[in-house]
Amino acid sequence: MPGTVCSPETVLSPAQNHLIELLPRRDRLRLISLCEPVPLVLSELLVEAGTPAKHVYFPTEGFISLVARVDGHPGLEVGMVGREGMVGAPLAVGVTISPLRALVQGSGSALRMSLAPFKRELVRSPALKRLLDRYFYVLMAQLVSSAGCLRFHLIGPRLARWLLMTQDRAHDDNFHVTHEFLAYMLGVRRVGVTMAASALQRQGLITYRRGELSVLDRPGLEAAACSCYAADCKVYAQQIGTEQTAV
Amino acid sequence: MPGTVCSPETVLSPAQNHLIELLPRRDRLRLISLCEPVPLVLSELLVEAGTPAKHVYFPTEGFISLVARVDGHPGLEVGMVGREGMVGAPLAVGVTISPLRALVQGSGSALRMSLAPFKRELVRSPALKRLLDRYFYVLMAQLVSSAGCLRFHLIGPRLARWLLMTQDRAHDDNFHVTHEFLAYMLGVRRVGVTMAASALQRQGLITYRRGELSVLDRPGLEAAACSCYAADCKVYAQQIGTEQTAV
DNA sequence: GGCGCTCTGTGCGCCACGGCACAGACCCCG
DNA sequence: CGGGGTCTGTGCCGTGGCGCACAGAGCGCC
Repeated sequence: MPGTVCSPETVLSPAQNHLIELLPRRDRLRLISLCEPVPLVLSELLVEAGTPAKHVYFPTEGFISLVARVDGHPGLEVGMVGREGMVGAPLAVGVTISPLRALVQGSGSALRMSLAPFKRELVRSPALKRLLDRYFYVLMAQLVSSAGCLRFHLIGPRLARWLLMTQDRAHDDNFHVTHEFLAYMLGVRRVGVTMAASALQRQGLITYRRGELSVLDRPGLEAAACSCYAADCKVYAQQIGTEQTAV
Repeated sequence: MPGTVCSPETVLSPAQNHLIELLPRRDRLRLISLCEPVPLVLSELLVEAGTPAKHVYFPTEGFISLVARVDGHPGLEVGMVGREGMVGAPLAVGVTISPLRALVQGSGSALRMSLAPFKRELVRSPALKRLLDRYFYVLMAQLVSSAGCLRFHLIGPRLARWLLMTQDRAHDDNFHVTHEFLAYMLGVRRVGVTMAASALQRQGLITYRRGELSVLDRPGLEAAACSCYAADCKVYAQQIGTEQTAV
């Protein structure tokens, strides 16, 4: 069941970050004490591609897109981060710049930490280091599957995958997205999204109206999504997931 | 000049690995003493996707493709490693499995190292750790640019890019590749490659005949290649390159 | 020399998607 | 209540690439 595997809300108390939750109590409390809570506001740019970052973020609500820039094209989403992950994963391996921009797509909140204490904590807490190394691997796997997805999969299944990933991270069946915006994320024409979305709507899987989209039939959406969704979930469960969620 | 930026032969003695060369003398000698030289034979599978690896490889001659598997599709190259890099980069951050298969495409030789001593050496030599962290970032950037390339770029420019990357790593203007094989790497039809290749040949940039391909006009090829080639070179130069090669 | 294999070139129909343009629907706001 | 902005649906044409099938061309091998 990809749905349960990927939905962190089943195992989390509200407003927590999954990675932090998995730390041993002592390490967890110390880490939290070094963080400051910050709001994530829509369209905020947390990290610009190619420039050094000054913070890492552990989202507790909302979600962030990792967007690649190619030539003249406006952008292309290749990864997504919610409370199941972190922004600034390259920092976990000592690289302070990222090839991707991190853009807030669903407003919420995060625990933010400065670079210096974060690096100290990485040394001090082997559990943290191990966890983030595994998360880094998850992100890399996501990049790889995105590459294949972009090459081979049709708009419809890709859209379904995007909706599922977003739902997992938004913890809500309803969210605000326009076709225009989805086209930007998927790297396709707006018209292509309109076609795919109306097909999903005709099948009764979703419904939308002027930017307000609702997921009606999650299992149906999972069936409509490309294999990348299940693949990503599996990798996450293998590397990070707890007993309840692991396959 | 992307050509000079990317061509390790300009700064290397023969049969050396660029990463190892960049280490301080003491660390370098110790590392080499822990390696064993092995041949890289064509089509050899160094790492299978999703399974734990037992070695890292520092190629000294030849090159390796990093190939993603998607659904039923036979494969899709998303990265390339020659003497400028290493196979097993995820190990440098403590993750023993890779989402990609590593496949020898140009026979040659490598320095191979077992996992345990490699991990010890990572701790012992901060210079090694810093270098490999940076290389890991380079690989990640290559994945990202591959994703965009797969989505937006036409076969012709992508083929030109592939030839340039291969030439950089093969240190030879001639190499053995069939259209069938190129189609596999680029994730397209064989016929698509035939079209693109014959166009490059008509322009006098390359020539080929029954699997033997020669680069005739490297600057011309660079002009024909998509922007990803120059972008990858730039990242490598920024992160790893020496004074001679840095931009 | 003749057979078979591999490699390359060509033709044809099809389709998903790109570019562009525009019409209708909805909503806020004055 | 009417106007302007936003969002969605539709139409049309062009095209890059796919699937398939087949024809030649080079090469090795018996």
